Amino acid sequence: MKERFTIGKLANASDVNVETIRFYERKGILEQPNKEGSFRYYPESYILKIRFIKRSQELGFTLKEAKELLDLRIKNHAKCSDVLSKTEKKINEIDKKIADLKKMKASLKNLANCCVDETQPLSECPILECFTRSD
Amino acid sequence: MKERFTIGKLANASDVNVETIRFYERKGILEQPNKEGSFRYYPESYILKIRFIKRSQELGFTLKEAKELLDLRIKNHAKCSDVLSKTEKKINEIDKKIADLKKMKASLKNLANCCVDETQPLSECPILECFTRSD
DNA sequence: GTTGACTCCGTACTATGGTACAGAGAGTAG
DNA sequence: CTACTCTCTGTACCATAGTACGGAGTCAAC
Repeated sequence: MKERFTIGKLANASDVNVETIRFYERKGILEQPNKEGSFRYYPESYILKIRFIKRSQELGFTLKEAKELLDLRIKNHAKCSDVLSKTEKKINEIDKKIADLKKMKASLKNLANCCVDETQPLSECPILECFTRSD
Repeated sequence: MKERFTIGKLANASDVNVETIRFYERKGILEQPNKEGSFRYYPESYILKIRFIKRSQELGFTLKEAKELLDLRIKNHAKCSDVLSKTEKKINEIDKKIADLKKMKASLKNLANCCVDETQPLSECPILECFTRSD
């Protein structure tokens, strides 16, 4: 038991605040660690869990979805097919997000070129067409 | 003036509801169109605008950011350097999102393999390591 | 063994992104 | 010209994702 974090240390190391961690526990997003006396003590792995959750949110997943992604890791073989179908579903969502982000990026580059090449009218830059071809 | 939408038609065509459109106008995300009498009449282009906003949100941008992306299109040459720096900033954000989504995808595939190859213990699947190498 | 920092729980408040009325006015089809 | 549908403004309400805070208990260090 080398690395043991109180909630404050964990919050600090994960770059969230204490209330956020308690909030995640209340909502069942993070499981409460064993308590010694009345205090929570966390293993180091919680830092990764919390950072995973935060980044998942930035990528457009909700807390609930972040938890689902996180949960995929701890299931046992009894639920293999379940894990497989969930991972496939998430992979498809991710592929779609990547594809759309790439389109958005291409549009932005095009837009930047409009500025560089002043012969093109900026008003015709195609950002609105960004998602219109595969939705 | 061939295609002219009332708010209800627009909502229907854009697959959001009427209140959402009014909400966007109140918040300045969408500009109010010219009114004739007391009714709003929208050009067809608003359908694309709204779908752009919705998809941007799904990709992890806020309404405010969606508006910024949308606004990049309508600036004139007087603000070229501004447009360029904003597009570059957004492109960087997008690149980061894409990179992280790819990592997440790789982790999910790895996870799926753990299930296929039953000799590997599922508990060691690497989803937590998803974002840990470049953040 | 007291002081100060940290933790506990519970409740209230905030921001964002909407949704849902209510009551009145406008448009349109028969 | 009536009836029905849609729209108007404004206000209230909702879910998600936190944040803030009060009052009490705990730990650890001097």
